[in-house]
Amino acid sequence: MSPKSSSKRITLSLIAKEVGLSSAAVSMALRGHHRVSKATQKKVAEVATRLGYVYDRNAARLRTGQSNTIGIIISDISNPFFAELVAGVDDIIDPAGKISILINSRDDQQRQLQLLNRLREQGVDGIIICPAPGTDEQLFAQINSWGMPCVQMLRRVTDLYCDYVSADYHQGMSLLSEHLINLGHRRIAYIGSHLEHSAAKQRLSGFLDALKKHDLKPAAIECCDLTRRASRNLIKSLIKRPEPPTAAVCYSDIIAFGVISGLHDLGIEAGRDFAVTGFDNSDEAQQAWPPLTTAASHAREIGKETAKLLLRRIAEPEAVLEKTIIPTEIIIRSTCGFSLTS
Amino acid sequence: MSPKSSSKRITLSLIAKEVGLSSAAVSMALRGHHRVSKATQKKVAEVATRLGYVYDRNAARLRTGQSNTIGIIISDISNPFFAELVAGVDDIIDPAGKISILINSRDDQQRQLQLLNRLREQGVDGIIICPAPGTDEQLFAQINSWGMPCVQMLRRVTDLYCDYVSADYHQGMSLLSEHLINLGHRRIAYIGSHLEHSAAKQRLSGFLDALKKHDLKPAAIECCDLTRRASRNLIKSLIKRPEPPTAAVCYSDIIAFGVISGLHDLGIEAGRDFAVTGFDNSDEAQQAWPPLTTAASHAREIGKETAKLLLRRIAEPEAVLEKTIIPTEIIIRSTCGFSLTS
DNA sequence: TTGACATGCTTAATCGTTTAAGCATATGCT
DNA sequence: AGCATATGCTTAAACGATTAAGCATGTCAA
Repeated sequence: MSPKSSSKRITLSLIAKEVGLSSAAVSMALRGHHRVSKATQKKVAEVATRLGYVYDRNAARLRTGQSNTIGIIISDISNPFFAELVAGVDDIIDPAGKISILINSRDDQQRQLQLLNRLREQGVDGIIICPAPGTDEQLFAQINSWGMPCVQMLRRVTDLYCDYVSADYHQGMSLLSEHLINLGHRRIAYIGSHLEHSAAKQRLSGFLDALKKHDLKPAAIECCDLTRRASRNLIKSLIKRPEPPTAAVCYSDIIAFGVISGLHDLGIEAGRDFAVTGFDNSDEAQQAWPPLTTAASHAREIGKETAKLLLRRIAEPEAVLEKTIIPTEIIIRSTCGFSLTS
Repeated sequence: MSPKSSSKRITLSLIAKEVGLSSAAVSMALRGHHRVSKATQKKVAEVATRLGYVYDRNAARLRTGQSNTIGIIISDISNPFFAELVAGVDDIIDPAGKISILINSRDDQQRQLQLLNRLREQGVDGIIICPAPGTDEQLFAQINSWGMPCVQMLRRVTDLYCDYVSADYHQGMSLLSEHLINLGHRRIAYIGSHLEHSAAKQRLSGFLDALKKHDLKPAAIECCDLTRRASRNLIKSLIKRPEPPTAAVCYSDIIAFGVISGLHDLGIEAGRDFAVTGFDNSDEAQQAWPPLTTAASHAREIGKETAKLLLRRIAEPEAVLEKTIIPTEIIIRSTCGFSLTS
């Protein structure tokens, strides 16, 4: 099929032999070095494509130390939110000529460490990491000591050793809680995850701070797995309590959907009999019925900012540490669309 | 922080100098070559960790030709279905000591070709590709001529040049359509994507074949973008026609959810007044209200099988071409939960 | 004792690229 | 003419690992 089917790899020296130059000249010609004549450049380019030359990035990296590759460690690729983040990272690094190696830590610290080493062996130029729960500052001190550029995404473990990009979870949750309070709700429950990482803590504190501001106490603070099934069951038990809540602030859209399902099972309709808020503004939140009141956390934007920060750190390893917090905005739809006081 | 913070990379020769051996001996020692004494192996290992040695895979690859890296080209990382696929691939290649480079083709053929070359430059051991719409057989002939192991995933372009793994879309759609027919439906619409790739064609033909078997004609065959919004609008115009359909077979769960929303807007309830089926059995399908009748396409399983096939082809490049079709199974929930004839 | 073979290493080449240093030749300037 | 500088290349040495070939020893059998 191909013009040259000899299984040997075409190298610079082969081209050099063909054109009658040194391999160094060919290397410079292909990269458009100004000390190589235009005529030679053209000739070399022609021969290169004729022979089917393929640039060997690894050989180049060995010499230059630049791999044009970055590593991304996240907890779960199959989570659409993370997928969107990764897409955002890609938006930035792709035009920069880099590609990403994406790995799943499965939120397991030991695996996370293995993967980190694997990436180091691979020679990536930098790493974006969403740290597994329980990760401590020492890990970042270590990464630092390796001289490996690194950015924390979504979950903050250290302020000392590593840049950080995230959504403003505290603000988003505050705004949503205030919204409910303004609608007249006084018994508001929080349904979230265990406080495994900063992203979880920030959400809860956003909720609590908003309540405190209005001298309210939470009707409940409940934790469950981040699945529809779990929250669907959870809400049912909450409703059966004496003095049940009239509203629920949920950790994520997914949790909110579970809650809405659970309420539905009990004949309670979200937005009519009970108020529910989500978090993330997933595609589903916009189109589902009833449309979900939630906070947009702009995953793609977070991915982009993280990538930008990483590129900066790769370029200037000694730059001052930066923290980028992407504001959230609440989006009011139907799931708390009634006022208790009116 | 680290014991050695000198920015120089620790190499085999450095260790060799420290232990008083040749770098060749160190290399063999670290890999447990049988011609190196256990005592030496232990000593070398100790010194290596003491100095903070990091294996350089790229240098090794340059010599051996094996990068232990594979490339995955998909159309959209942010699509949860693809994310799940990738997770499946990971399940298999990770224990095999390989890692994946994941790239977004954005369903753009030109970009796809660029990325393919980028992966070749990167020196990946093999490629998994979900071909962009319009990709033709020539591309795979070319990949073949490069000697690059490759597997097509989900979308079949060639039977001649490349292994193939997919779900049995035809069967799934057939079963769903038959289900509707058995419930007494006679005016069934198909709502799908444009016939850009085999996965789309197979679904439609599954639908058509089931109808033909019962001497029925489709009430409509409509194409729209694969978004909730698009199908939500589409169904409204369909319903307004004279002799509107009583059921809709949808390309995916996402499309089905849009249809259900659109029906809801018109006061029509899926599962009571109209039948709807989805495809994929996404997490949402299980928990949404009403629970969606759909076909499970087992994304994770497809990912796993694809990875296995790729590993096989890397090991035996000349092995006979293989085609793995993962059966689908239909899952009957509530969205067509009534019989017209009863 | 001798040959055969195993053991435990070393030497040196190699993978494909980049780059510092050097070397002619040409060109411009005074 | 004489000097400086630009142009267009070459040479040779890296980068860090692997591996074929070779070379001392040691051991065992006959």
